[in-house]
Amino acid sequence: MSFTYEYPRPALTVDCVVFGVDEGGLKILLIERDIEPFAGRWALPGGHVHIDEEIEDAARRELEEETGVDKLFLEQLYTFGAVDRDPRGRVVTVAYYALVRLADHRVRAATDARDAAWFAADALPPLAFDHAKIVEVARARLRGKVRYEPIGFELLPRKFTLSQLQRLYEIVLERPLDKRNFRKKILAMELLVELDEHETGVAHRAARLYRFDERRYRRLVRQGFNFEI
Amino acid sequence: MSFTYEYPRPALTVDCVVFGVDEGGLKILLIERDIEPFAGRWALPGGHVHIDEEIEDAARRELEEETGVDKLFLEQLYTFGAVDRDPRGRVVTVAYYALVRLADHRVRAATDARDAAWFAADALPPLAFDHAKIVEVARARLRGKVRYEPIGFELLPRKFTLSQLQRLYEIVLERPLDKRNFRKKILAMELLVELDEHETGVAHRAARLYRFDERRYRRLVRQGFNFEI
DNA sequence: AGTATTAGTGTCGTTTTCACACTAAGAAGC
DNA sequence: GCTTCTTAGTGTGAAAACGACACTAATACT
Repeated sequence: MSFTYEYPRPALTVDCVVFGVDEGGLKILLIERDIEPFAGRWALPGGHVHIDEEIEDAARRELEEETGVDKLFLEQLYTFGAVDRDPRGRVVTVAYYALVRLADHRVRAATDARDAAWFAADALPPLAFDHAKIVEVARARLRGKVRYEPIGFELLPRKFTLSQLQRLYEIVLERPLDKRNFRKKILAMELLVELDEHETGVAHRAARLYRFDERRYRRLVRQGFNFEI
Repeated sequence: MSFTYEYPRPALTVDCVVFGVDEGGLKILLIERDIEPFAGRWALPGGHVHIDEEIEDAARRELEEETGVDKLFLEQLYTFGAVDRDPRGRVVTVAYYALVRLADHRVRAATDARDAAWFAADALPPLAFDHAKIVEVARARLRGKVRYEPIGFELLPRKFTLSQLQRLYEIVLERPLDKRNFRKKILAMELLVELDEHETGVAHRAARLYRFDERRYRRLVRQGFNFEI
């Protein structure tokens, strides 16, 4: 079957920059390409948008297919369409970025035999196409966004300690934060619920666990509250 | 001539939300459609991306063709691709927003007989396709952006008074600002050059003119300076 | 019992923000 | 040329936010 148009049309794809955080810092999920061009290179998960499919749905589908990652924070990043970005012809890609709880998605082999792996964000291998550029834009967006919106929680386990949260912010913002000031500020926002639980299995005083209260967050958003860190 | 592909492809277009400001407030440039669908309705200027053309170049070309507006601040906004957004079939549009000095682009008839006109941003006529949605996203982005980056100058004449600048911010941010605090803050950024000129033709004390110093701005950007209003 | 490691907590000086009201200058009308 | 009208232009003080800073508490391990 084939499809014919009066004027030439670019192919439309999606690509996803999937962020995770662990003790080692910020991680990005990549898959190894098994076909030309760039066979054997690492690339962002992504693929073609079906003709009857919402663009964001295509991004979720590709993530699910290639990496088993589902139900995550996903937001449109930017559309990249440089004429020469794909040697096969004009391909325009709508890039998304996603945040996942790394613990829930540890090492996942891809379903279709392609290798998927997490890489440290500042030690990525050479990437296919213009994906290095896309990653740069995504990192800048994450930095900017985390500063003003509490999206960092998407990267942590559902129950977390304040120290984990602070480390997360330090990793994303790439600067150290003062412990006391950080705790004061984050607790003052009243977005966290103090749980009656503490972490376990640590060789030191166990820290209290908190969870993010999404309902309270949404209420505060409606009131125009400011979540700047 | 025709073009054939193995899989169906969406058409790719650009649409532009062009902002201007005058005494009456925030304005948006619209064109009247002369063909179906939505013939006779107002719509955002835009059109198809040529196969060998950068997406942003397409946006500039369409603006130039349809409205005679050129050399302006133009930034990608978001990509809209809802399956049913165009009754003719799948059309994905990369939306841009632009800022122009209204005085330089007063009432321009379009070159191809389509009517172009400025409308008050909060009294727009019914728009074609999902353009009302695109406008909403663009207004939110403008509000957010102007808060943290000095892009407002793109909307003013090259020489302007502090009162004009303040009115601009009040219009975009949709809230009143204190005169003294505003002046203190904006002058402290050292982005403005005080000129040895004053406005003329006003029935009251003439205000001093200023201009935006773009070189100084770029230098401060490199130093990570914060331009929050 | 001692050691090692991270959790958890308060104060104070500095800076930033915000509210607020009068005089200065020029044009227009008389 | 005096008055009136209108907008330009300017400083202070109180309150809030920010940022630097150091010790005790709890637990696991030896």
